[in-house]
Amino acid sequence: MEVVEVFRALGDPVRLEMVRRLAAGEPHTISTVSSQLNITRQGARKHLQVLVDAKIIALNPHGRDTEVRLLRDTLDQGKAFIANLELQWDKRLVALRTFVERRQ
Amino acid sequence: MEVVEVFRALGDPVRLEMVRRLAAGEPHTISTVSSQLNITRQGARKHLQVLVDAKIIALNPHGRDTEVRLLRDTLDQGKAFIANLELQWDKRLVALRTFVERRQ
DNA sequence: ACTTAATGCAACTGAAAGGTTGCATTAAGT
DNA sequence: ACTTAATGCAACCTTTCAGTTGCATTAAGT
Repeated sequence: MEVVEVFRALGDPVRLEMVRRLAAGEPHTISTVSSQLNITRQGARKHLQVLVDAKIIALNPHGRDTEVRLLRDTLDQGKAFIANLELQWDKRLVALRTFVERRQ
Repeated sequence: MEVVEVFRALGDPVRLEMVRRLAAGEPHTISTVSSQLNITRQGARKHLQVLVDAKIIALNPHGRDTEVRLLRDTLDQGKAFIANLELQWDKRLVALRTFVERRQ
């Protein structure tokens, strides 16, 4: 799973709203997700596919309609990626501070 | 600061690599950032502007060259946003579990 | 069986994005 | 003063993207 794809998928207002609503709860199908946003079902479907490709959601067909399920792990890896960036950043600051203190 | 803009800015391989390198350390100017990636300076400059607009970095001119500085807080808010999504998701799962258990 | 609701797939359009080249400007170093 | 390095700004091109319309398919309910 490419973390850049995850961020890319979240970096659209419509898709981010989709994810928000999915996280908020209540079971969703492609139709219910689509009808809540102000776009056509086919338009929403494209957005959902982007989220599927990024592995942020999964689609499970059940007879006539297909369930939209949020994949928590992928979101978590996005979070972890940022946390790791911050960690490196912090380490660098500490190193810099040490360097400055040594020179005093 | 719009979190969707933050994700959008991070959702490009070139920009994500820029952020990675900035987090890794060493002071950077627009030139040094550009020369590390396989694009022209002007191309890189556009990417940097996207990061500036998302408030992920700030540019500080110092005489002839301009320093590229990472803004930790913005990254942190991206992380916090995901954390909040997960929190809601978890709460929903707990509620569902309680519901199921009550019916047994 | 028939109708209706949920979905898939494809083609098209306009706008935005990534990247380039070219030129002007300004600051440093000798 | 002159040269060089770092930058800004604008025009341009190509590709991607968001969104639409249209049509076909399949499953549920009556």
